[in-house]
Amino acid sequence: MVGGVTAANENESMRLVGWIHRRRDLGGLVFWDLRDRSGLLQISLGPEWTESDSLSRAHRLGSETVVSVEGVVKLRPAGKRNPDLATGEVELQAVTVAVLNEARTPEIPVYLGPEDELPAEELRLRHRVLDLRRSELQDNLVLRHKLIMAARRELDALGFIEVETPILTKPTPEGARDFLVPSRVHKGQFYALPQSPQIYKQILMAAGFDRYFQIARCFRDEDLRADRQPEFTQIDVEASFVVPEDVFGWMERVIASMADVSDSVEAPTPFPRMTHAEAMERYGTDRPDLRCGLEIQDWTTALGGLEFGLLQSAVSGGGRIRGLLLQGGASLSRKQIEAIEAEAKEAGAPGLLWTKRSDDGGSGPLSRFMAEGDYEALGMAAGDLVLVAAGLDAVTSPSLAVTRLAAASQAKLKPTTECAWLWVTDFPMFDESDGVLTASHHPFVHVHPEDADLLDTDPARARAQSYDLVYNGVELGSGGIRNHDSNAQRKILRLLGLSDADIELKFGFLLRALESGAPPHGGMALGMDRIVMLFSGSKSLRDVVAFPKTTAARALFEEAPVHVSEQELAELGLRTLGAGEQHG
RNA sequence: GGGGCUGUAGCUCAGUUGGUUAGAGUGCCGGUCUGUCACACCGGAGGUCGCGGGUUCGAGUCCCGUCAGCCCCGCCA
Repeated sequence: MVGGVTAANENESMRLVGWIHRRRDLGGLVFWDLRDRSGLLQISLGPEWTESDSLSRAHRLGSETVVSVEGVVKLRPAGKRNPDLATGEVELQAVTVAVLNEARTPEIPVYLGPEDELPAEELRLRHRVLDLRRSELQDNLVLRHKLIMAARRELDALGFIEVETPILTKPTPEGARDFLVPSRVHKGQFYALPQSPQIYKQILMAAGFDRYFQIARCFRDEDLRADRQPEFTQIDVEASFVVPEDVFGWMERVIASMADVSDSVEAPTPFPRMTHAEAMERYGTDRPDLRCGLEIQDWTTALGGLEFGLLQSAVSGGGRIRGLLLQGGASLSRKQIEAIEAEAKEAGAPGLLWTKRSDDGGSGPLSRFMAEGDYEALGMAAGDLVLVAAGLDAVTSPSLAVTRLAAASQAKLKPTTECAWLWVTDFPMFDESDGVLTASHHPFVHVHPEDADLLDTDPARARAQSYDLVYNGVELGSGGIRNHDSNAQRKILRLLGLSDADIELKFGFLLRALESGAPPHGGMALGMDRIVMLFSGSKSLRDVVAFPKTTAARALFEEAPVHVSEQELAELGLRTLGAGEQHG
């Protein structure tokens, strides 16, 4: 490997293979930077030490050509060393050069100069083979490998065994749209690609594999984002006879072992725990970014008495007055506060009220309603800023969550830590919309032990025995304790509006597995791609996946999807609709 | 499904109020060059201004449509 050659190898003869990364042709002398996965090494070619055939060949070879170079490692002349290169003390003086594969001129550069911009992402994806040669993407995929290996080692050490589950599975009636695969043998019938191995891993629990894991590929046919691909990888984990704390302990060890192979991430265990209700109250979101210490406060009592119709009507309408106190925030300009308000509005707030306190009173929209004692009631000192939202929690929580991060960013608050891990527990079982319940996580989560009765009386208020892992405000995984009792499972599916016939048709195989004597079990799944993205500091999932799809779910390098012939369709018992027929 | 941004040489970009032959850097090709490391210097080739339509005496530039990429909303149990 070229990157490992050092002064210790002086005068050693060696044969090195790699790509011509960069050339410097001085006429008499030629210098190459030879590249392989390990790094770069300068090859020097000159008439005094290089055979003439090889030297003349060297003049015409272009970058990205694959060569084999035989020569002798030499210390570079004093003053000719390159401190920016790991191998910059030495060079390989080439004796002979053989061309292993001459490359056409690359469409996009592999080498980027210090002031060069990356090519357009479309071109990077179209010419992925070249883009993947760049050290940035190589490093990301190497890190991905190390993280997966660390997780595998740790789970293996904990007694988990890896089991593969089918890629051709049964369509799921709820959740994301399935990718469907037509059956040739059974015309008119379809498999689906798994959205996750959820049901299979529960069946494995019933089968007695009491600690299971899988680096599992999952597929969801939904529109994409920078942090969402149609196929993605989960570290899927499940175990029998567990309580949530067991899962937390194991997953903390997995995360800690991954942090060990990372240069940038730390994961001191145990991670803090917080209930969903507490997260919503203090941070307005179920995935709070705890790098920021700001917390939402309830000022319904403190400000509800002000002669301010907006506040009073919010409270009488069943809402609350909540907000954020920024110590020293009075130094923010009106423009900065407006920028914060713009983000709050984007998140659904009708507006944001604010007041600054100074030595000689206050300023801002709230100040003319406030007396000296009101500032005290908010805990404000001179120089502080308060941002307030009033209304129903369903509106103010998301906007205050955004306000909190926007304010921290505008005020340039120092993060309390660089790596903020958090368990959020006890999510609601259901989301309610117009009286219709949908599973807030998935329909297999067990109800919180304290809320079992609520399933009969007020299911919308029932909490689940579920949890998310949150890192710096990003959800990295979620899981829960499952229903191992088929009647409990049936009850939840009924609450979701499924008929008994539907339940049998769609989930009968799961229920029969539960009835066979399934142990209590639970687990979780970690989003592997997001973990690599955050651990590598990448801005897009596309930079941590070898062959990603575009936002239109297209593969530009190999060009998929494609039309197929009528013959192939006929063999599957399919025909395509003509233009205009699609929605008929 | 909706909103926004972008699309000019292989690549990265500039292109004035709509005006005559569309430029730069880099890469590529040719030449000079024995210590370069973004080598330097000289010369050259290279353009369906994403595509289609419209307005205009005249469109890279204005208008409409469309395609592609990216970001966001919806969606993602």
